Amino acid sequence: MNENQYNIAIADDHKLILSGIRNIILKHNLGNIVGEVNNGVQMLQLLQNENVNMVILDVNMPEINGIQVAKRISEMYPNISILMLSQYENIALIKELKIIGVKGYLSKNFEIEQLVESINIIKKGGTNFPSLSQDHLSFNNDNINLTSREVEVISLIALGKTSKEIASQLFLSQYTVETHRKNCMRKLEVNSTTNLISTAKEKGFIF
Amino acid sequence: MNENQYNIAIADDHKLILSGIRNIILKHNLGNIVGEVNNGVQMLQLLQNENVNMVILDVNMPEINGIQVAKRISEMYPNISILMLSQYENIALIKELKIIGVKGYLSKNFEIEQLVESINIIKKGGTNFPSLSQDHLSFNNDNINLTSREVEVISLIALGKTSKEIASQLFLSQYTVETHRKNCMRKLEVNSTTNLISTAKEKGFIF
DNA sequence: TGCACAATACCAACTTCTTGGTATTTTTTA
DNA sequence: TAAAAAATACCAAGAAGTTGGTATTGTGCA
Repeated sequence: MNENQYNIAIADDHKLILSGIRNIILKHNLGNIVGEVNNGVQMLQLLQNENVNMVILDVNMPEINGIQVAKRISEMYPNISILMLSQYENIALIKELKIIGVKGYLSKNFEIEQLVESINIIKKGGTNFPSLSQDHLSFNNDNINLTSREVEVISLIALGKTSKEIASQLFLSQYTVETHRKNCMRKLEVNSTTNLISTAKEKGFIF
Repeated sequence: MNENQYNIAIADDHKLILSGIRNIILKHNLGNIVGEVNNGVQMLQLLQNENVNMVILDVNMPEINGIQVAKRISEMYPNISILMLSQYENIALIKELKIIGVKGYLSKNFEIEQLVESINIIKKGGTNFPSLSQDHLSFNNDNINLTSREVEVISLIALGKTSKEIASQLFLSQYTVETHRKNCMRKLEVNSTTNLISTAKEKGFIF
């Protein structure tokens, strides 16, 4: 495939970031910009009309969030490579993106060179998740392991639901939910709902 | 003052935005870039050594938040013009920034031309708060107004502190803290601490 | 100088969370 | 298959949050 025929579309709600990415792509001759949109819905519309090889997506966009958009794109256009950008370093998020089939993930305060490198690697058919390889030691080095049920419960707590509501939603006893909550708090070494949520987010267990 | 002697320093935790702003300033010949830093602390350090006419600051930075930095800069270097950038449109925030003496405020998905215009207006000694005039109807049109004490209390709640602890820290009665908390919850139309925090963050009252 | 708003403080009933237990069943894995 | 881990469930006491009140003092603005 010719370098000049590699078509890239970008979605980000910040115009400054859009233009920044555009400049980098053009300056380094990484491909053609066939579209710049401000949200995921616009990206899905754009893909109906344009022939696109790579989509660069911001995770934190209004309306539909970037994950949902990535999922839809991956299902509808399996040949399109997806590179995600995010405000945060988040292990749970990266895991989910990998399952969806996303090809790369960069935390938003990446170096310019890292974006260039990621695009090049993905163009060659590879994947690039630089934050995982170097940061997993400094980041989540404590050996904390939450079970999937526990993560499910915390996620609902973070939405403001009470134990009773969660129990009802998951068809569990309220006691069970409280046990999960208690175990999470012990594992994360916190003693309030507020700190449970903030720490779980910090450590990347929930979004 | 000569155009080429107007010195600008930029603080933003996203390198892409830093380079975007730099490109715009250079392309439109708006001034010299005398510093690019990633957070407020670095900006305060930079100002000790550099002669700066304008500071462009992101409100949402780690460590110290942008407002505190703006306050410090305004107090220590009253001749430096401050232009704030923010992720959100927030009337309460803009009010506070105006009191501090900030010269301009742009929501982060501004048009490139708007940044150029803002910088030019501020260079001429004016102020520029474009989001107030046009957007106050479409965006945060709920007329929510939290007092500074209320914001102070919510911020401590968000750190996981209990009402009792907050009362002790602020030398207040626990009852007073609970009144503030209650009033905040009424204003933001929520009914749990969790939702109080998430909504307050969403609306830009706390970070 | 008023008036509105902010800040302070108190009470009481009720709900939810927190903590420290125990215990059984199901699922995973060595 | 046996052991370990996960998921489920229950009890009770105490702490904290929630809700709906009332009321006084301070403060900035017209």
